[in-house]
Amino acid sequence: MVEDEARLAAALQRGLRAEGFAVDVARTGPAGLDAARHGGYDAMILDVMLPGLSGYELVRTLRAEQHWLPVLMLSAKDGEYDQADGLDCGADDYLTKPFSYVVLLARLRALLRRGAPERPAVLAVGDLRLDPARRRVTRADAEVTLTAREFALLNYLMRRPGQVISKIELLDHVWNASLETAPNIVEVYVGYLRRKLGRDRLETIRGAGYRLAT
Amino acid sequence: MVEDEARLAAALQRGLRAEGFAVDVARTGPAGLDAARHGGYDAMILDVMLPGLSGYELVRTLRAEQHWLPVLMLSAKDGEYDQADGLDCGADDYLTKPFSYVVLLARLRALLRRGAPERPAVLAVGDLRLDPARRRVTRADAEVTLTAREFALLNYLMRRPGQVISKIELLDHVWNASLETAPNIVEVYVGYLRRKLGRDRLETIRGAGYRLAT
DNA sequence: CTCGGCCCTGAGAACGTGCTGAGGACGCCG
DNA sequence: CGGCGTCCTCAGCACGTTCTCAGGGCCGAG
Repeated sequence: MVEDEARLAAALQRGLRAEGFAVDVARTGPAGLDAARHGGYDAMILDVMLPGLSGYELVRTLRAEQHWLPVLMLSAKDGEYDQADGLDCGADDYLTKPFSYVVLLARLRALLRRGAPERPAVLAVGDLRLDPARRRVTRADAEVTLTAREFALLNYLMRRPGQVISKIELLDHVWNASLETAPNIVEVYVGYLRRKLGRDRLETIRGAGYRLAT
Repeated sequence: MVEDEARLAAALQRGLRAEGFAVDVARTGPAGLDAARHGGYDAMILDVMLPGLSGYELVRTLRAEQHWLPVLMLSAKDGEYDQADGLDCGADDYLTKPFSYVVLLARLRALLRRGAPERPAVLAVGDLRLDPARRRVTRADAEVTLTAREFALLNYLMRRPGQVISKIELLDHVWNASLETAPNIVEVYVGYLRRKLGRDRLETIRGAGYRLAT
């Protein structure tokens, strides 16, 4: 765990140890980066606001060096950075402070389960390629420019090609939105993606969600 | 589900129904308690802040009456009550708002599993396969596209292969309908399924209901 | 065989979901 | 300050889905 607030770090460490995890804490960005490189960990919990090196830069560096450690990012919700930015630089999941400990635990477990050893540097589905580290998307070798939100949405979909993903799940992971948020925003962004990637890449499963055609 | 915020309740109900759950909503504490006592439910999602009777009191009452329905509690995080309180009164699990929908789903499934024998991820009967997570149905390895309602109906039937299931039961669980609803709608949808899956997969037991041929 | 009740089905109305263009709010940069 | 790009809201429309209804077939009882 990379976290500079001592009290939060200590509380989390205690809680996670009680669940049977082995937890080390680093207090600065550079120390965290080093630990991630050489520590042999299964996952990393990473604050965004860090002395020396921000969480964003840390993940980006890690990914550029071909380290695919699962990363769960924590950020204060004061909007200096956008939520989508976190996923853009290669974090696997994202929580905004203040968060529920139970939720953190559940998401951490999900990350470990997913545990993708040797994730390809570039996600590829059909002639679509997405490079999380470089934040680039190409379609049949032609570059497609996406906004942050569009990129985050496509990123999420490309990690589960062929699966049906509900609007609620997308709202939850791509927008970090509460359940009450109108699902229309998802429809709008699926529309944007379709315009940029081709009409039939994203399938609508009426009453259920969307699916990325394989 | 016992929840007085209408928008949240509606969103959750929609989401859970899409997953194949039959969901009823009560808006007040007393109404919820009554439903828990007599509704024959498999689990309850319970808000803490409720008009008439708090979630804490509701669970305590229920447990005192020897009802052991699994309860998943939701609470706002403004700290008036402590998280531990919820578990103390007899709730089985606990989430603080705002929570992730996916986590709620996972925890709800975990609660239901705890009570019942482990369910396979993919249901299979004859050459019919149904994957609830991917929301996909195949018949002899050919994909069959179903509407939301058709899927819910088949899902329910496939969990009880070989059993005779009455139209009333189907109305209740698949349609969430009141007793006065005309049973004809079930006949119509059984007709749709027969057209898509093959004429003899669904047996009519005259005067009793339907049965999925094994 | 006849009758009554149960079930099936096609037509079409009612409803809801998803798609889209217009445009407002906001932040960034010149 | 004004232009630009992104994010998001809203309302209208299109079309698939859901449901209602009525007519007819089938089955079992007498």
